[in-house]
Amino acid sequence: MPPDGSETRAAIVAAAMRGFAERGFDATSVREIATEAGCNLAAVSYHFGGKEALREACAEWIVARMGEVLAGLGDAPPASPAAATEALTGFARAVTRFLLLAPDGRLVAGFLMRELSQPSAALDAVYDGFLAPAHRRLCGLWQRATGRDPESAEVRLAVFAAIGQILYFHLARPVVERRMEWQDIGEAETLAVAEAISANLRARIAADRIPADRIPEEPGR
Amino acid sequence: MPPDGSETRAAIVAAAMRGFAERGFDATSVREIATEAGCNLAAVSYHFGGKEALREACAEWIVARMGEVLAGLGDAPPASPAAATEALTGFARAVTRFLLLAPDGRLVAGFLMRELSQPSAALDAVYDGFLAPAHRRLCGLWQRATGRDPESAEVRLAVFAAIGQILYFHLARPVVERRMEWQDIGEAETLAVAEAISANLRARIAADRIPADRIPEEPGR
DNA sequence: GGAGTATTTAAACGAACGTTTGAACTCGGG
DNA sequence: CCCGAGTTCAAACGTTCGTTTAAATACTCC
Repeated sequence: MPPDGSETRAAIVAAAMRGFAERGFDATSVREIATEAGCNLAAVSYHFGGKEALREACAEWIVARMGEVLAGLGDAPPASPAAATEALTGFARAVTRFLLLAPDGRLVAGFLMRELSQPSAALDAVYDGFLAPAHRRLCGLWQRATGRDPESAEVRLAVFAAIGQILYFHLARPVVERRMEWQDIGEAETLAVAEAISANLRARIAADRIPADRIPEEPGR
Repeated sequence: MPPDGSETRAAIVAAAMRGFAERGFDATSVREIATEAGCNLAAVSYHFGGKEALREACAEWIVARMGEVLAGLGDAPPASPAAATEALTGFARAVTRFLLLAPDGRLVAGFLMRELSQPSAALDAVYDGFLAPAHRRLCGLWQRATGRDPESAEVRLAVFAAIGQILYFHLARPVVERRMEWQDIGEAETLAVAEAISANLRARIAADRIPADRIPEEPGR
């Protein structure tokens, strides 16, 4: 095999993820990425073709990484509405912990937030490869928990609102820390945030639930 | 009077707000701002001292503008828990409409989101001048509605979660539009979002309410 | 072991950035 | 009427950016 550039590629993507997520696409120079990755400046253009293409490579890394994470959460359909509610709140807790605490998760959240406010082709890849499937899956759980049509506007918006709470706590970290008088959002603080979010979720699901004997027949049964 | 530079100053701040909010601080050049404001490039350095100082001037504009908005919402303490709940959901609707629909509101939301992910001295000004007071006020309403201690960690986090939902719908606009199959977030769509958020709020408050005869005595009565 | 391809490297390019400079211009007050 | 402070302006400065170039290096395969 010729000298394998895949290590260099991976190092560049990792360095770019750190830069893009923590300081933003514009504020992270290619020179900085190359130094962090321990390679030459020209290696970025050589392996990816340019800074913009590197952004898309980061998006693909996120899709792959989040695929692993989602797979680790299992996908067995809950047997009862109560189990679905439990699955949803457990999901919210797991995602909150991942995005606020896990190093990879913080990178994903940071990259995603910045990408949302500066949409590019990279956002399309993340949307199709991760955001949309995950959102649809949550809508399915919501149906199990409440009996509502999973693709109704109300359910889709409720799921967005739930996700939004989690991502907002990542984004507004400096403000939350100040107002909560927290020095850092660590293990204990993340637990408190996850509890607040799952409390919201539980209350909303309970209010949204259709009594079992009133659930409309699914068409085509 | 000598030629009044205040008009130029205002035009520069307005142009900077548009640029910073819609494309970000780094992505908006001083040349661009000057052109949009209809003045010379050097006017920015002359009036503000530099690009960074212009960012802080934008923060001050936001504090002033949001002061007006908050004043317009009234501050009469609600007479009953039900009235407080109504005040909170009404507040959420008004803020949602303002941040998603009103031109000034969209600028504020955009500037704020980007500032959060790239904290600077400007964020301090907005936090002290607007975010913290507004948050405290909402915590007070939460107390009226539920009987909970307004400065407890749970209440503060619940208020953050509520605000987060609103701001997230601004931030994730492109993703929401795609998933909801909306061409734009206009009047009708904003109404649907506001309804989703206030439904969350209502459910959470109801679940959090302490029965009237169990509300602990306030100390010092 | 040498040919050939893949990778890494140092150096330079043009463009765009924020800022500074010094002259032109616009006024009200003496 | 013109002095002078406040403002606007065109031009240039030095820096940093993303990208390109061409030579040097590392490795496989014949």
